[in-house]
Amino acid sequence: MKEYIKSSVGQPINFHSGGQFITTENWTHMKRNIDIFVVIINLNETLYIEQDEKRYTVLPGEILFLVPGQLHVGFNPSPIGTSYYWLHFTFPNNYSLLTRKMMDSEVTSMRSNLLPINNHSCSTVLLPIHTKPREVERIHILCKQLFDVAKANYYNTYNAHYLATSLLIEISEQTIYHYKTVSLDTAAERKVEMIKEWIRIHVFKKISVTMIAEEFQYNSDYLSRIFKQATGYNIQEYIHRMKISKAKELLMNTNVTVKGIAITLGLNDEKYFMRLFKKYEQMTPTEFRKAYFRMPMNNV
DNA sequence: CCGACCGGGTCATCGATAGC
DNA sequence: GCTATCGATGACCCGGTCGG
Repeated sequence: MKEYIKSSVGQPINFHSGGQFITTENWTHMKRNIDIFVVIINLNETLYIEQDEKRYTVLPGEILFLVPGQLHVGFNPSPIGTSYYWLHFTFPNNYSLLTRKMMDSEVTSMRSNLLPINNHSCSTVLLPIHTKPREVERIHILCKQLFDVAKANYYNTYNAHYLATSLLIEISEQTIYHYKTVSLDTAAERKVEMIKEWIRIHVFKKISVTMIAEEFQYNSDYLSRIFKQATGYNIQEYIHRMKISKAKELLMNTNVTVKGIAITLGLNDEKYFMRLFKKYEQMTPTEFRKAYFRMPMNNV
């Protein structure tokens, strides 16, 4: 049984159409076999859709992907007031369907990347065919933005393609995060994953271990220990590496001054930032910028 | 504006230890 | 096994100063 879709979004997906569907009478999904992907983000009432001989009961707040080339049919009527967001799209590259077991190994290989490796880039999205996202509000906001832009008649039509791509990435990230969290063995490991996520989100703020300990209701000393035990890295070092990794991105892609970057990263002393950068990169921020700035452009 | 060096207060980490 | 605390120690952090 295939439960996940895997593809690359190194290029944006092709957004065809989308909107909000609201029923005005009892409604059953039509029987059809179409050649593009459909995402259904359910808002109200329950949907009953069969795909590839599997019956999905989609509750409010849940998402269902319909895969091209498969027969879809409603197997039960939904009442008046049923409503959902829908999107039609195709991937620019090949996609594959994964079983749960294949998904396990995908996520495991991602987990082996404990640290934010320099310029590490991943363009893969992993999308569950049927899921209940953790933060459905974020997905709703992206949908609204997308539909707003789609009907705005921009000259540049890629805005909608990129926003739709962004939506898939959001769903993918929530999936991976959830997957990692539930598949971990001990409560401590789960906690550490949450802490790493927290650090990732707050990388542009001033972060201290004490702060994280308060956030997660732990003794700061104890927190350091479980983090070290789970990842092999000091939590402080992890925070620093996260920040340095962001700093390198900014040095390469922007003209923001070293001081400006330090402030952006929540380090209000650029001298300290410089020292930290040198410790991890064996060169000063300016040297790094001179060495790498414009390199991507010259390759075009 | 950038980078190097210094001084000292603060904080994170480690080993040992203890209660649950 | 999980969590917290204590004391020691070294790393971190921040301000100042100076030279290019």
